[in-house]
Amino acid sequence: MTGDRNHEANGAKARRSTIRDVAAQAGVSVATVSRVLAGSHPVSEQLRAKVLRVVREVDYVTNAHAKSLAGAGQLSIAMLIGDITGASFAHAAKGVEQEAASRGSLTLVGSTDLDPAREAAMVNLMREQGAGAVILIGGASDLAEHQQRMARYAKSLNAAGSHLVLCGRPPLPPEVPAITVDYDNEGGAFAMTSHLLSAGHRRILILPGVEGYTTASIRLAGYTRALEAYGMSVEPDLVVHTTYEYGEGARAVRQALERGVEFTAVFAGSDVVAAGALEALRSAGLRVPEDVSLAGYDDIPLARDLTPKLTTVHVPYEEIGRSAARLALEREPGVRGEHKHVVLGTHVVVRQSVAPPPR
Amino acid sequence: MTGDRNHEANGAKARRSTIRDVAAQAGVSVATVSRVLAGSHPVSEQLRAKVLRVVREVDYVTNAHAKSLAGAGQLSIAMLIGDITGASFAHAAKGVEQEAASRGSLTLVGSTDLDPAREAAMVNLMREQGAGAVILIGGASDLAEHQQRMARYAKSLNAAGSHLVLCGRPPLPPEVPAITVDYDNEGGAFAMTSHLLSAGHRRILILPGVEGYTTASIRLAGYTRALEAYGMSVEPDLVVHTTYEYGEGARAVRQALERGVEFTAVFAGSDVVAAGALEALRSAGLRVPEDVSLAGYDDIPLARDLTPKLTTVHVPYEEIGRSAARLALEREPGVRGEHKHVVLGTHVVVRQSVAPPPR
DNA sequence: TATGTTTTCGAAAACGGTTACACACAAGAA
DNA sequence: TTCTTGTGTGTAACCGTTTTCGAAAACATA
Repeated sequence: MTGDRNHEANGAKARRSTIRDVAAQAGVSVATVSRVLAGSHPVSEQLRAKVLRVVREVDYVTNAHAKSLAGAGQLSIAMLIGDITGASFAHAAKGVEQEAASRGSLTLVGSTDLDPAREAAMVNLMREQGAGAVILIGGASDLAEHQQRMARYAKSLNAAGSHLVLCGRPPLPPEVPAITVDYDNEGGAFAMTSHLLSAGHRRILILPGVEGYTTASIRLAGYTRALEAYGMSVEPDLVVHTTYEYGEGARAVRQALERGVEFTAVFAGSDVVAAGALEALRSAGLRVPEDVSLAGYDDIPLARDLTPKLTTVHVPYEEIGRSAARLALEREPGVRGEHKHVVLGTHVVVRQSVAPPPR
Repeated sequence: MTGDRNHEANGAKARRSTIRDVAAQAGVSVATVSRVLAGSHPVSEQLRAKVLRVVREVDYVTNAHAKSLAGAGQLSIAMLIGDITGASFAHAAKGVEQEAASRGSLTLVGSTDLDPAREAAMVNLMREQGAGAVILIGGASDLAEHQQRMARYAKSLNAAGSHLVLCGRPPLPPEVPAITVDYDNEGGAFAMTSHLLSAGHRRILILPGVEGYTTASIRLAGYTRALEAYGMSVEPDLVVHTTYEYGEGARAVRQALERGVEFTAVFAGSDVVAAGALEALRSAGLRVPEDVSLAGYDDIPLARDLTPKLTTVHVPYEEIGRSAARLALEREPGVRGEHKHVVLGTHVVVRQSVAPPPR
């Protein structure tokens, strides 16, 4: 007895009290309790007060499962993220969570770790939960395969009275019933490339992303368009594909340097890739921006923390998340969703990492 | 008709198919379907195959709400985060999500925005969802008030057959039935202060956190202990309280500089506070680490990206999250939880931001 | 007082699963 | 043959809500 530091009631089975318990203790029917709680039908002030008192006494909370089974459930939203640890994804996630919370509903999350199999399994789990919509954030892949997979999800989700919304993923053919909200990726790449060109740079090393992925090719398109506006064309040596990881940025510029390709600016595919590139530039004895200029993409907090502060293109991730959630929640459940595509603007935010080229 | 780009079946009400539909179409009873799906009882191979075929044909998924109502629900876990956007929280969140996913269950999330009212509302929402456990991550506050609030949550959660687990929050009195998993905060502060002292620093500006909060006072305790081991005592001018935001780090050192307090090293309360401090130091014309050394806390990816790379104390956030989830999931639901406290180790990782003091 | 209206409330049927129980039918033991 | 035993299968009760429907009560009207 002396060594027992545990709680007095420790080990006792705890049963959650139900609406029937409340009804019994208040001397009314379950229907009445339900009505005062939902405010769906008028109840005399007398009973109302008694019910509320009992509810507070036994610390009753309604069982959400039973409620949605009975058809009055909050339509909830589920989101699937490649990696919460990525700042841009986290901001988008925050946006959807905020919007959902402001409407009183919780959010289900899962992460795929960029694995299509896990993604499919998670979508299934979410379907079981009866999510009103599932939002996929980030984590693209090969275009054709991606479109097939998404079409499958959309069809299956629609059949269950729910819908699919995609954030920052490749666009879908108009016949697949899904909502996509994306940012102006081509425009961002175009704007930044133009910024670099107007600063005087002519040889810009671009790290557009993963080869064969849509994000990369779209950025390349923007880069190309900007170059052509200056009467130039893209030089193959100046584009090297990378993933979005730190180490890849470093590897890419190291490799370019070793090959002897000349450039006065590097346009990284993300801010963290830019951080990696910065590291590689530094250890090669190059100063930024005096010797070579550096630009990023995303505008996550890191951009401000780098030395020099990173010039980058701003992507409104949080707003993307909010839009996605809003769109998802506004769709009437049980109605098949039509195709919809909304794109949010980007712009370059200039800080200290780009300067005119040397000489 | 020409302008209609919508899906053919658009607008049709979609009804999710039930176990009864499957049973009818396969010519068996609902019990049989349930049994093949759950594998709970033997079913002849013939029926089994037929059922599975129909399941695939109609793309049936079981209704999770109905399942948990019937008592066979996956016990799920819910987590409440102050701000997903913070890297350390995000890593912890990733840990819990991973652990949960590896056991086949989704995670519910909500964010409190550090608002106690929203926190309480969210805990209630989670209780309604029947979460097997609620994990609170980050977001401390005044100690006494915090303890009261947590005791209330723990009691209410226990009464409903669930439990409370806290990550990186102030410790609780042993009589409150909750699990807390934390890192060795005092030890981390002690180790880093010792590291700084052994490098030769004697006047170390410390930014321990928010005044009156436990995290701050514990770190101060570690700092003090290290100082005393060198026969020194803490000088009030050298401790300035801040929140964990970037701007606060900058403000704090700027203020110290203006007041003319002398120091050769600053020990920031988090890596992002360190980033802010770095900025302020730089704009005051001080070089890091030549003129003043800088140390952080957390060891998030940012630490590696700063210039110079930040020496900091490593906190195993992801592991904390995993432990929390494991502990939560292993507790038998419906049994009142006892009090438990697990603490994970920290260590200093030395990089480039500390050097011997000048002269 | 008798009658029509309006309120307020309770009984019971869903919702979509799981599972205890009963039962049919086969094979092996007596 | 008859009695067990075991294996598969179906019937129906139950989980905790919401909601329809109808009854009772209260009030207004004639």
